[in-house]
This record gives sequence, C-alpha cells and structure tokens, in this order.
Amino acid sequence: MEQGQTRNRSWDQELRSRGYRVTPQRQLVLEAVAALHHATPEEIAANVQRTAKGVNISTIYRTLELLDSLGLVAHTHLNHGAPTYHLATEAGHAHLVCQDCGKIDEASRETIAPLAQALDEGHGFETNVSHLTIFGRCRECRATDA
Amino acid sequence: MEQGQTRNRSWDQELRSRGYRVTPQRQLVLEAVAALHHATPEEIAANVQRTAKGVNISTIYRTLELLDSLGLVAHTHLNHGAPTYHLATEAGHAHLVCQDCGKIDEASRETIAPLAQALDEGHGFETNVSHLTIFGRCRECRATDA
DNA sequence: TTACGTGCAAAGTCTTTGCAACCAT
DNA sequence: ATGGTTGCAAAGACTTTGCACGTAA
Repeated sequence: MEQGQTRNRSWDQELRSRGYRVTPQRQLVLEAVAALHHATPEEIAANVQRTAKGVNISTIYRTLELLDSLGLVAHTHLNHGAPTYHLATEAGHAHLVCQDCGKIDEASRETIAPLAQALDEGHGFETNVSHLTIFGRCRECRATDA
Repeated sequence: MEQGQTRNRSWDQELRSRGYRVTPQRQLVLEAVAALHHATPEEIAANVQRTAKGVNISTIYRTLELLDSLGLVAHTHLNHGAPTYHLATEAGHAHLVCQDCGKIDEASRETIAPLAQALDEGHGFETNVSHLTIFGRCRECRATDA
C-alpha cells in the first residue's frame, strides 16, 4: 500500500510535469503492466476489463505508447506477433525465447554486460538491454531433438 | 555464373529431396532474397515484379515460409513492422538497430560469440545469431541527443 | 496423369486514426 | 473554461486461407 502510493505519486508527477494528464485509464493500464509481466496489449485490455467497465483497446495502445515514450514502461518482441510490455523499473534483463517450444527464460544484465561493452567499444552502440530478445533453442529442446 | 549454377543445383536438390517442387516462383524469390539483403516480403515482391510478370504476394509469403523452414533463408525483425529475409549462408551476424534514427549496423559473429557461450554455459541456451537484433542508440545519435 | 503449387479474392489479426463528446486541470 | 483524452467506428498494414486452375515430375 505504502509502496503503491509512493509509486503512484512518482508517475503522477512524471506525467503532469510534462503536461500530460493523469486519468483513471492511464492508472489502470500502468497497474496492469505492473501486475502482468510481459503482457501484450490484448492481455492488458483483458486485465483492465475485470476492474473497471473497461478501457477501449485504442486507448490501451495510445497509453502504452505514451508510457513507453516517457520511459515508464518498456516493450520487447517475444514472439512473431504482438509486443509485450513491462515496467521500466523491472527491466534490465534480456529474454531468451526458444524457437522450438516457445519457452521464455531471462538473462541478467550482468550476463549481457560484456556484449554491451563490446558493442559500445567496437561500434559506439548503446544497447537497450530491456528490449533485447534472443532467439534460439532451450536446454530441453536441444536434449530432445538432437 | 559457375557459382550461380552451383548454388542453384544445391537448393534444387534440397527441395526435391524433401518432396517439394522446383518452380520459377521459388527460384525468383530465392534470387531476390540473395540480391536484396534484409528484404521484407513487400520488397521481395517488388524486386520480382521487374523480372517476370510478377509473383503473387501470397506466393511470396508461402515461399518464404517454406525456404525458412528448410533452412535456406532466415529472417529477423529489424523494425516494428515486417520481418526481413536473407540467405541462410550469409547469416552469422547480428543487427544493431538505432531506435532514434533507424540506422542498421551489423555485428560480427565473433562479437556475439562470448555472449552465446555465456548463455550456453549459464542457461543451456543455443543462440540463433542470425535472428538476433539488438536495439539501442548509434554513435551519431548518442553524440547529438545528449 | 496427379498431386503440389499458384493466383485471386476474401477474410483475419493487430494497430492506427478521425472526430465528437468528455473531463482533468 | 479549455485543451488534452477517450470511445467508437472506420481504415490501414501485414499476413493467412479457400478454392479452382495450372504445372512440375
């Protein structure tokens, strides 16, 4: 509760200070993103339906785009289709997606750090770790298939 | 010429040996993928239009899916929208996409190797390097923006 | 000859946009 | 009051699918 209020207050001000308004829809979307980890716009919409009368899907899209641009949430592409959103504060890890079974694992920032450093030094490139999704095959599928 | 024929012969047999037919459309699509690097289905369709009367867009999709499943081509997601295809033989590098200006750079397999090894040892995960796309900011945008 | 493959058109999925009504400030 | 926001519906981008005709083997 205490934590929740503290969090609310901070993104409230983040919005207001940039001239955006704080609306119930935006609050609900942010709460859904926090509750569901790696949620698609559809899943976020479904989650929000349960609490309130519902937030229109186009508002979900517009809100996610806004929160993403403000750096409050981040998204990555885990599968072929829809992107998944998560809180920016719980970012910092990359995703490992198995192309055989679809299982999703996480790799810590520390695991990625050497690569990020190499790309910085070799290409001057600043890696967005929380957006990073790595495709391949998981341990189980490697053992099974061949 | 010699090389072209050699390449043709090999994928011809790859198709036939698995019970698929060799058609002019499949040949054109594969040639387009070879000629255009990182091409979307639309771009491949456009390229094919110039040579022949045209290959229907749905055939492009079906052919790319087939060639991908056979391991003759590979695809990655460079931007928000359509995937891009390239020859499997010219794979082995990852892509660095600047989220500010959209510029695409390439990172060699050697640059990625330490990460791939770390993921193998730590997670038992086999990285698909040619599918790997890393988002972030390029040198120029980092210098300009801040 | 005979399945497999193609073209065409329609439908499907995911996302964006125009606009009038609404509400946070 | 007043300009950012929302809901709704229509449009848009990208991809898939059903079916009859065409063609590689």
